[in-house]
Amino acid sequence: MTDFDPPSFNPKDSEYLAKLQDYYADWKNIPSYAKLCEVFGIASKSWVKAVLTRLSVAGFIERTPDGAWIPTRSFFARPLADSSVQAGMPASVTETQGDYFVIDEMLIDTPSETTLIPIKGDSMIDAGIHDGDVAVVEKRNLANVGDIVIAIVDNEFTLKTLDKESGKYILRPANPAYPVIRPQGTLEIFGVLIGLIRKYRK
Amino acid sequence: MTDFDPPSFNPKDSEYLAKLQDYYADWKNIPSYAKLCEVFGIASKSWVKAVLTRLSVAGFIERTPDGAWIPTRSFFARPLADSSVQAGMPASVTETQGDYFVIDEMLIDTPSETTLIPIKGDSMIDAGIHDGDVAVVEKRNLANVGDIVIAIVDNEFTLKTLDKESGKYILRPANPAYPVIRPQGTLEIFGVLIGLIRKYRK
DNA sequence: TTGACATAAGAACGTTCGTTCTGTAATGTC
DNA sequence: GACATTACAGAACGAACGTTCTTATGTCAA
Repeated sequence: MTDFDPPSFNPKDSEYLAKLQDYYADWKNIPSYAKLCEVFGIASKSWVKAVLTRLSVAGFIERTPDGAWIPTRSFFARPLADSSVQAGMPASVTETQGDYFVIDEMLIDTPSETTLIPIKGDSMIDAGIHDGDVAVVEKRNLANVGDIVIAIVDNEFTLKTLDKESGKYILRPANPAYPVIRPQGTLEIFGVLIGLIRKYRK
Repeated sequence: MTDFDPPSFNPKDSEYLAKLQDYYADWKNIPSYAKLCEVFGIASKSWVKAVLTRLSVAGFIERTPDGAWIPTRSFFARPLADSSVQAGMPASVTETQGDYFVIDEMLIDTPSETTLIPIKGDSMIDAGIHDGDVAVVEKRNLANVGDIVIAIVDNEFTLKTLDKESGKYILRPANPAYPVIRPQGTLEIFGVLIGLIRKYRK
């Protein structure tokens, strides 16, 4: 037989995929077949290989020229629940609908121009930006009025809304307790806020 | 001799590190010693091992309990040498992660149990959660008072703070314009909010 | 109740891997 | 010019690895 059926991806395999994803989140590599027996709760290496082959056909992993298994982009995709799934939601069961997203790709367009900056203080709290949040900033020195920018004032980063007042640029906080910053001379813009990340403590 | 000098990180090693980083960027794994001979341009496996040992002492890589080499955080660190960096820059920015899945890794511990849910409405606006934000939710039905949870009320997802009132669980919005939800019967919890993502339109 | 199929278990085997040990050439040092 | 040090090369070896093949078990349909 020169041709054969490509093994298909079945529900059981998504269980194995889940275990592999969790393992990878911990250790950042795909271990040997022997170790994967443990991870999957399986006793035979040959079956592990069959599973991995199916996962690769499904596009979640692939092999290097040396034969090492590595994750693909879709390995890191997370389900984005469709907002219209409310009706008849079967509780904790799998949500079949909706798209998959890679969070980093969602937020970052140009990795080389993007940086993450932790936010200190509550000067932008009315914009929903809290102390401890992480700003996703695209580095460039051009911004529009209304953009939230990272500016450099007195050799310090500050996150404020860019505005214009009688022809001059000003930095407006989103908290009445803070003053508007009216820089004399030029205003140096480090970057523009393009995203926000918040992590709730466990 | 029971004790010995820990091998030190020398300039030559940063060359090896660079090559390893390049290889990793391509293949997302650290290959065998034999392959690393090629990568490093070295002919002996024993020397490769010596190099890797030094890199791990320097904190760029480490080993799993199984002995597999994996990169650490600082493996991905990227100097922010170019552009407009100035003295007095907060230390946090001098270390920007590379083009890997940084944010994903930050927010997600258990990929298989994590799902993304877009947020509608402003019922949690005082908690800095806005309409259009994306909630990172870990699916489980146990939560503590004070957690922000995704609950299922009337067949709809709702995001509220879990609280207790005279012995019964209630769902508290973070917006005075919305009522506290006092479910009759049991309260069904879909998951717990562990992170938040916001994307500002370009 | 038979057969087909999916889901594994398990043995066998040649290859590759990591480790250790020894050897060697170049370089610095006194 | 003797000698230690550094920076590798290379061989040896047992353990681990990936692959293939054969066998067993459970499920479902005919």
